[in-house]
Parts: sequence; structure tokens; C-alpha cells
Amino acid sequence: MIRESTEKRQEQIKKAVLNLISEEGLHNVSTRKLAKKIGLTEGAIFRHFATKRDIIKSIMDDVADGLVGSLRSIVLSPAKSEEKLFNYLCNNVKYLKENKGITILLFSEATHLGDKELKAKLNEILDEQKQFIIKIIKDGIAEGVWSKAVVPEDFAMIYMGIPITYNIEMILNKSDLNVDNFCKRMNNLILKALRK
Amino acid sequence: MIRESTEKRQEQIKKAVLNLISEEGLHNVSTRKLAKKIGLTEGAIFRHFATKRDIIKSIMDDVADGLVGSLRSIVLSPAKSEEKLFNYLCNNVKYLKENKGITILLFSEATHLGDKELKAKLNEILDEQKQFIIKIIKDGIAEGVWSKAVVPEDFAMIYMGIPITYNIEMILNKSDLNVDNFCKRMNNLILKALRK
DNA sequence: TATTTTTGTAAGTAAGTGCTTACATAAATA
DNA sequence: TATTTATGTAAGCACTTACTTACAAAAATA
Repeated sequence: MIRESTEKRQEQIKKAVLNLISEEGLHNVSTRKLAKKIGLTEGAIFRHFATKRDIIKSIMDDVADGLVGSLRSIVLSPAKSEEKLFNYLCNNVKYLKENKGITILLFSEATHLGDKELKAKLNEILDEQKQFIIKIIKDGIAEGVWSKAVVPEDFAMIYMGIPITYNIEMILNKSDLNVDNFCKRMNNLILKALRK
Repeated sequence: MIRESTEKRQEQIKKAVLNLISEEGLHNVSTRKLAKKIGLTEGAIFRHFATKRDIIKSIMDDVADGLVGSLRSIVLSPAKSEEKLFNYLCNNVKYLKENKGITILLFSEATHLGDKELKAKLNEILDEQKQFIIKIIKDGIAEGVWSKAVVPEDFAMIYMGIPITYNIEMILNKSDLNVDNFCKRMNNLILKALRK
């Protein structure tokens, strides 16, 4: 009977959620299977999280801190606009690759429309990302790098779809797409839409 | 006690699945709630479909016939490449708008990785769509309308993300995006990436 | 009209769900 | 060392799940 701190167990539990999703699908994420995967009893799970929903919420908070945080630092970096746009995409895609289960989890929970708090949290995460992209584009246009005819909001929408598309390809594991190669190709194409 | 044909009941059941998803979320789609929604008992549901999985599969078949079929006819139409591309996008987006629950259902079921048949079916649907787009682009390049520098496969990937992005915006009902307006804006932007 | 077929109900099943309770014991603290 | 606190277990709670069974009755067919 090995005992660990609540902090450590919480990390284990959240990791197990994402692993279970990407390995066996969302419908296999039950507190029972979660406990088994870690090597604990169900009671122990509820020692470290009050409810299952709290586990999901905590994972969402991690995304907001981890992914959104690193994207923010890219936006605020002193790099050129073109470079920022590329780094942003790569960073986003890499995060989704390293945290396979996250997309499914986020959108599935969002469709539990009853839970307005989780839905608001997801909205916040997506909206912040969109605003980052809009800022990069606006800066680029102001610097004279990109065409004034581009509507930053529209571009942001298309851009946001790229990591999601990548994720879908991954889920259906058609091919284990190389991240760097994927980013380069997508970036190369999308840059053309910004040309003067 | 009103009696209806199996055909009619099957349609009702499938419609109820999509309605339940878009109104109350995927986790509310149980055979019990399905029956209640239609005004039947659970036993009656299983009179018309052998298993719940069969309901999902039948919906997927409908998508393959309905959406993919109409997209095919656009690709094979005698219109100009630019026009085809626009019609394709609009058609796709409209279908998702009119069948709100479908995206969630498809991808959620795809994550039930155990079910290889359903996963294969989804793969087939997505792959066929992608091939359609690739064909439109290749034709356009061959006709000399678009740049030879464009990689059709890469363009198809970005393009496929647009309807999905639209759907996500809808699910999170940020705003009830006008379809025609949305299509025009997205098409306008994406066309720039194809310019010579 | 008599019989068969189709569509329905009511009441169950076993298995799974999130979560709780009563109790044990390792580790930290006094 | 004695006591408290944190982390664990085993068993069971009420409820939901997909699905079944035994039976009724409407509709189609003979």
C-alpha cells in the first residue's frame, strides 16, 4: 500500500484521463477504470477530487495555463509577424499531439450543454486563442508585411481549424503526421492568403 | 396506441438522436430518453433497431448518402472551378447547420476506438470529401485558373477544417452565424491562397 | 370472417455509473 | 513515544444503461 500526496495523485489521475481517452475512447473514462489504471480503489480517487467533473475542470484549467500561456508568450515575443504566426501554429499542434485526449475531452464536455461553467471555460480558451491570432495579423498588416484586404477575424477562423484538423487526422490515425512537416506545409499555404 | 411502419419509426428515431444531441448533449442520448422523446417505450425502439449501435450506423449511412452524394454532384457538375469550390463549401456548411448533432456524433463515435467498423465508415466519409476537394483544385490548376505552386492535398486539409470550425462556433452558440455570409467570407480568403 | 403478421407495452435483467460510508494504517507532528 | 492527520481499502448505495421476455392488440392477408 504505497501512499502519495494529493498533488501527485491529482496529476496521475488527470494523466490517466487523457491516456484512457486516447487509448480506449471517451466512453471508457469511468471513475472505476480510472482507479484501476492508476492502481488504486475508487474511493481513493474521490479522496483527491470531490467529483468527476472537478477532474475535467482541473484539466481545462491546465490547458488554459499551459497551452494558452505559451501561445501568449509567442504573441508578446519580439519576433517578426511571419515568424510568430509559424511558431504559434507549431506550438498549438505540438500541444495537441502531446496531449492527445484533450480535444475530444474539451468538445465532448462542451456538448454537455447543461454544464455552463465548463462551456464558458472552453469558450474562454478558444476566444483567447482567436484574439491572439487576430493580434498577430493586425500587427503584420500595420507593419506593411501583409495585405490590408485581409480580414483578421476571418483569417483567425480558418487558422483555428488547422490544429483541429490535425487532431482529427491523429484520432483516426490515418498516418502519424510529422508535426514540423505538417506545420511548414500549412503555414506555407496560409501565408499566400496574406500576400499583398 | 398509434402504430407506424418500421421505416417511419426508424426515421423518427434517427431524427430524435440528432435532436437530443443538439438540445441536451451527447450524454443524454440513451434508449430510454429516445423512447420518451418519440412517445414510445424502450421495447419499441428495439423492435425497429437491433442495437443502439445500429442506429448510429444508420445515421452514418445517411450522411454518406446525403451529404457526400450532394457534394459529389457538385464536383461532377459542369461549373467553373471557382464556382464549384464555393458551392462545395456552402453545401457542406449548410448540411452541418441543418443536422446540428452530426459532427458531435460522428467524432464521438470515432473515439469509441473499439468499434472499427464505425471508425472505418467515418474515415471513408472524410476521405471521400477530401478527394473531392483535391479534384476541384487539380482541375483548376490544370485549367490555368490557379497557381501550380499549390499542393492540392494541403489545401484540402485546410479547407476541410472550415465546416468543422463553423460547427464548433455553432455548438458554443457564440453567434448564429449566417451561412451565406460565412461562406462568402471564408471563400474570399481561401481563394487568395490559390492565386497565381 | 379467421388467421397471421406487425407493432406495441410492462416489467424485468445484468452490468455499469458516480459517489459514500466505515474502517485501517502510514506518515507527520506533539 | 503518543496522538493526530492524510491516504488508503472494501463494500455497498441508488440510479442509469443497453437490451430481453412474455404478452396484447391493431392491421394485413387468407
